[in-house]
Amino acid sequence: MLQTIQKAGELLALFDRDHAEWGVREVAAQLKMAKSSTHDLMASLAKLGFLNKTEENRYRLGWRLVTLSETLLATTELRKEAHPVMEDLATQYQETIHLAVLDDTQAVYVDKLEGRQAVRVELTSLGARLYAHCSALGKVLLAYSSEQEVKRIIQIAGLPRFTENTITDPEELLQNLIKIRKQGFAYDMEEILPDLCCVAAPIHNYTGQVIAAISMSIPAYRFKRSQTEFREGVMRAAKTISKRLGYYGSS
Amino acid sequence: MLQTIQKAGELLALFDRDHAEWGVREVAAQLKMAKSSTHDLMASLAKLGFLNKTEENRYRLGWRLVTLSETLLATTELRKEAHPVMEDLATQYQETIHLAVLDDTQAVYVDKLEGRQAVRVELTSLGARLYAHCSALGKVLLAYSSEQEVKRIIQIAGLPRFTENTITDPEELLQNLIKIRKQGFAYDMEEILPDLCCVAAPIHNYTGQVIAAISMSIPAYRFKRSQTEFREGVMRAAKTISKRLGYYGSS
DNA sequence: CAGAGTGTCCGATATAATCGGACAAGGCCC
DNA sequence: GGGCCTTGTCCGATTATATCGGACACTCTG
Repeated sequence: MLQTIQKAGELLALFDRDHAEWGVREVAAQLKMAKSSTHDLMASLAKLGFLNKTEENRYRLGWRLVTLSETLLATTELRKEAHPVMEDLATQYQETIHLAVLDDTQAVYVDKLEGRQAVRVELTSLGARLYAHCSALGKVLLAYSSEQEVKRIIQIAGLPRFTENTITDPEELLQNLIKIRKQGFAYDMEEILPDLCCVAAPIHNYTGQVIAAISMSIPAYRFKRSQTEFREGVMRAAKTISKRLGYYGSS
Repeated sequence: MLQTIQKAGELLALFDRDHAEWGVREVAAQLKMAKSSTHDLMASLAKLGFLNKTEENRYRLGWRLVTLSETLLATTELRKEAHPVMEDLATQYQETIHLAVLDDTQAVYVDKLEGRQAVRVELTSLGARLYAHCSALGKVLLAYSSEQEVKRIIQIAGLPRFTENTITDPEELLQNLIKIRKQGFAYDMEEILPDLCCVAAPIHNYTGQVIAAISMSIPAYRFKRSQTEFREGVMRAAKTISKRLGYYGSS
């Protein structure tokens, strides 16, 4: 691991919705580096477009990140194949649809379509990350990972509690994942937010591997009314996308 | 400039729509580095999420770029203030609206709304970059930059020709920019693509500085029919956004 | 089964990131 | 307005670190 790159990674990690702007000194303090080294690092990142220097000599994230992000999304065929299917699903149910992949220990939203109902679920945006153990998407992605990978993720990320329904016992989670794999879908019954339910299903590529998951998010009162129908819609969509990606597995 | 960061920048620049996947050796050849050093660099970037290692040990861009990009967009108040105004404009004219900032030598799309007419303009996506000298957005952004900055940009990026209307003479461009600044808007009369016209206007922030530009893209036949109306719409929108950002300048 | 291709790992060397300090510029209070 | 505090930037010596060539394991191909 190159230390300079590591430092750059830590530096970029400082930027979030609540801390959009940083000065050299603040970063130096946070990263426990000399102010001069920090300046070298930040100036370099700014020159390359990863950071943006304001008039007051403070720093924000740079537009090159947007360009790179768009390149990634444009070249991910998963997204290209999934999007029209997601649109069909959104049209049919008028609920919020998400597409996610597993990245390190968490699920990352890769695409999203918002429902148009009056009461709708709207929490997250593209690129947002979710704990895997308490989201339907995350649990599906875990269910198709190796047991040692799941254990590694639990080890690193833990199983923090968000609601009274969150699964916090490793053994219970592992049992749950086996069931999900057998069924081919996962529920999130208010495990991350009260009043929010989701159902997710796995997307396979041409090698048969599960590379992503698709989900529908629905307010609890609406979800419990027609759970089976939502589930079948999501599973049908997941299978359609898998086929488009060259998967010819079961059914 | 830290060399390691510089190398990381060059490496990430290799990834585009036509080259979404790279192996260690290919990158080493391209960057004229030893394969082992290249491996160290790529492995580090991958560990931090900036690259994604495929099963076949090749590398793609990593999802963390999407997360960072979203953070940037979410924390840019320009975008927050501009979006609703862009929506109004899109509703009224049903044409494609762009929001862009100047990044280094080029204009970068920061937000976009697509028109819903049958024949519409659809070339670019969020984060895409445009030469400044041949787009309405770019010319507006240049017009409010210092002359030395404009000269620097011409020096580095050049004035490549795309259509017979493209301005390729530095002196002519500089004269054009003075006029644009005086008028408060810029046209792109098929200077980058035949049959595509645009009109753009500057967005000021609370310090009076021009920090962005907004544009409307219209097929040439439609544009020439009601040029003045399109122009006034865009200029009105630009002024509304500027006011929202705290600008109390002229009119 | 041999060969050429790949990515990965290792240890010595020389380069490059680091640090402390000095400087300049801006804001603020008395 | 002058002094004081803060900020970011620059510089040169030192030490830590990225670099390189080579060896290895692996996969695919002929």
